[in-house]
Amino acid sequence: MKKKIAKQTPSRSALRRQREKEQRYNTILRSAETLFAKKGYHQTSMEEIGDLAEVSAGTVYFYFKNKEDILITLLKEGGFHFRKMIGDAFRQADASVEGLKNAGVVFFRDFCVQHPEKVTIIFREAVGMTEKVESVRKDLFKRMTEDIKQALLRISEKLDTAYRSDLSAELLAVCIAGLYGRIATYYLIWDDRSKDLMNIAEEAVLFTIGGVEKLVAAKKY
Amino acid sequence: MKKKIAKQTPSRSALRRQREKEQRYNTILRSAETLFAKKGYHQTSMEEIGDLAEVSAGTVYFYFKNKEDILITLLKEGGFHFRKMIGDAFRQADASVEGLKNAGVVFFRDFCVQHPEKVTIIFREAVGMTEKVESVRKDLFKRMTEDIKQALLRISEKLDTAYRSDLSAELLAVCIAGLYGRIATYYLIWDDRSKDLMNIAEEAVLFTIGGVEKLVAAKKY
Amino acid sequence: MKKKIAKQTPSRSALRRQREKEQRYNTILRSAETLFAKKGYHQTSMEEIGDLAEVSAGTVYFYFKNKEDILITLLKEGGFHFRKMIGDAFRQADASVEGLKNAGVVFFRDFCVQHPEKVTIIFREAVGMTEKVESVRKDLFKRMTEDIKQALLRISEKLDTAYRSDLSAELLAVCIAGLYGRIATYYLIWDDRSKDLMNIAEEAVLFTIGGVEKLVAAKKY
Amino acid sequence: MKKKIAKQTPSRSALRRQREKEQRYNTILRSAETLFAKKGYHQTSMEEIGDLAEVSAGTVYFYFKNKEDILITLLKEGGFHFRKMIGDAFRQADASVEGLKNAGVVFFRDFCVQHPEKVTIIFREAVGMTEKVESVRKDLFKRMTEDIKQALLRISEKLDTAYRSDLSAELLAVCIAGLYGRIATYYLIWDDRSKDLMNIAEEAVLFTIGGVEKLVAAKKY
DNA sequence: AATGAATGAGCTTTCATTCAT
DNA sequence: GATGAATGAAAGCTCATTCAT
Repeated sequence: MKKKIAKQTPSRSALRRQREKEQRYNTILRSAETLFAKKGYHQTSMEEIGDLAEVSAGTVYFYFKNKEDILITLLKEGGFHFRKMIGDAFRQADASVEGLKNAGVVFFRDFCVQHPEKVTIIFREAVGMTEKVESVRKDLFKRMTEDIKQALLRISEKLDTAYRSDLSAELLAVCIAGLYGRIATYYLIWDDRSKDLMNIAEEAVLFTIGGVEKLVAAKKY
Repeated sequence: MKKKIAKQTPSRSALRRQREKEQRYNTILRSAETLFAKKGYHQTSMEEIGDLAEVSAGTVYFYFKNKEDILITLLKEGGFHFRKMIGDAFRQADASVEGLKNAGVVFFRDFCVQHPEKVTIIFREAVGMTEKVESVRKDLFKRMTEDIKQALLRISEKLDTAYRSDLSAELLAVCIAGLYGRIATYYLIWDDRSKDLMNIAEEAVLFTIGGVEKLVAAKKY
Repeated sequence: MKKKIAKQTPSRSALRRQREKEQRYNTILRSAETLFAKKGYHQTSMEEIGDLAEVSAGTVYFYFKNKEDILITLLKEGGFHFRKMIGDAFRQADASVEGLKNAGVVFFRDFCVQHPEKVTIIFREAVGMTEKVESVRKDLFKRMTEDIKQALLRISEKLDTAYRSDLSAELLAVCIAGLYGRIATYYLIWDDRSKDLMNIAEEAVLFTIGGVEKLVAAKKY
Repeated sequence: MKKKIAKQTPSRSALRRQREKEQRYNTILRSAETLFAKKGYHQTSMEEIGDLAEVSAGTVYFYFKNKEDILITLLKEGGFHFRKMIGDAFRQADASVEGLKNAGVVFFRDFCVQHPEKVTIIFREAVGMTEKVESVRKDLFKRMTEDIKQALLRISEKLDTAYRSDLSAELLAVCIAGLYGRIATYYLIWDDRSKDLMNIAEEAVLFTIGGVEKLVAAKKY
């Protein structure tokens, strides 16, 4: 609205304020993430989130519409981060079986181990919440599955193979997403076996490859 | 005031009362199950549970310690039911690869399709609740995984094969449990593709077998 | 729901409980009325209402849906009471000019003086609240006005006279309701001149009659 | 740093600034008036007022002490406007019965129809607010009533008549103010019958005159 | 003068749980 | 055994107001 005409560059202090605002937004988001992962969504109050971020509960409402909004933001952020990592891994491996391996390793080593709170939010705290959260989560998983499916299709194309049925590619994607998710829950959230994780990743990838091969129908000529 | 001392056999009416009590207990449990699956745990109040069971909220507390107790009961009950089904399937197949197939089919056809509310509770409503619920759930999944692991070990023993590493059997179990769970969520809770379920089950079993074979090291002599 | 068959009369204790429940409902309603009239609707918290009624704030919600519901109940109750009084006064006076006098006296002497809190609620606290309250209030005033209008029409019929225009009867009713309302506000809520009220009532009635006569067109043959 | 000592005449730009300041004050006041009339005082936030006036919420506080202050300003402003109009009408009619008619017409035609938001604020939004607002409103109505009373006294003096009792003049004023207020509420705020307003005004004036005559005791010699 | 981020008091409301009857 | 009235703690949220910039 009120803008001084002919002011091309925002002032120093305006820039600093903008920066501070973003920082605060992030501080609050990180506080919520930490608490949701540690104590659970319903066991965390807005005041606690404020406390940890060193602001008042009212301030939290300046940055987020409501509590649900925080969770959704966290879920989307985590999901975006996750998809980007996996996607990059695939792209680097140039649509080969190698890509499947890479993606698995990246998932465990670079996502789960580095961001256990994100894993907890995506796979535990955002489950069975409100309808809105559930739909965001569903959407996220649909996209993840689609990502994997597309990768599988690219691989099969490159290798000149076809899948057993129309279902296969999607189902494979669902299975892979499912088993990776469970491994994360089982070996990170429930027990901390992060030191074994590379072995686990290796065998998980083998399992995946074995499964995928089983659903390949035949070599196309 | 007459009091029958040393009453060996319960009277008719005592028996009837006992029976009615059990019925009521079940009615309440089923009401809660229905509502938890439909509206979610937190969105369901004790009064609603009572209403659906045609008793007062107070009465619910006669049968269950508290709301959490209902969820835990439901979780244990569903888990028990589930394990029994799968276990029986394995036993009937006499610890063979056939058993793996059977178990998969039973899981989808006889458990998921027949008891979608149980699936919803185990895989959605009981996730990320209280610590106590979480620990029961964790315990349930550990047992499930152990069941599968034992089945896998029995199969390999019978076939005179060995797994790739000490981890393998457990990891396989985790993977299988994970992918089956996700399929249930994806194809039943999120979208209703129950009519495709037998095809899905078939390919899921194939995937599983392919994965398992990949982690078999070698034939023992 | 649960009802013992063949139980004609409710038990003593059931009756007593029913009575107590009604009493409590009334106690809460009276507490709210008192506080709304004394401190104003927005300045009164649910907890204060509970306190005065010697129950917890939670209990207030057992009897009323929310705060607005209390105000609406009070408004309807007051309006009903009011209309009944005035209506009876008219009926007793047998649709004559005498009726107009009676109604005026009854309004001031039996309603305003006896129930000043109701006056305050109807003419002050329920003004300009939520849309819902406003619509109830509007409805109440429309009915009051209609009551007066009908009374005026009956009088004119009996006296074989007609009003100046189609508007007249309604307008007269609006005027009468308005001036009575203001007198109540002015001489009771703003200043306590209740000891002069009978003189005020007398002159107000005279004013009213003078005004009504002015809008009578002519004697019908 | 130069500083002009003893600055007699304000500079051009100071004048402009002064003018802009007054404009802004008015813009804010008008925004508040519009919103209070449309949505109600409590349903309007300071930020909304700022938004409509194209300033920030903080700026509103530069021009007004607080929210209540805005309402009081509006109430006083509306009241002043109103009294001035009616007063002028009386003065022009030279203290005659004609004056009563004029005032009525002016009230409906020039005040109510032209400034419906002011009517809404005076007769609805400022009712039953804080003590302070209530006292300003009371004060306003006392002045209005006094105005009317003085007009009535001047008329009676000029016509060489006297009122029935000491109360009469004041009571008449109260009645007139009351019935006019209610007509405005009934035919403008509740239903929009502004097209019938001149007929309504005519009959309302007749009613008034009829009422006033009834309280005239006798001709003085 | 103007901004808008920050505050924090205060409110309504919900609901699991208890307990006298 | 069953009821349902009563509780009270806890939470989310709103918003008038302040103040550094």
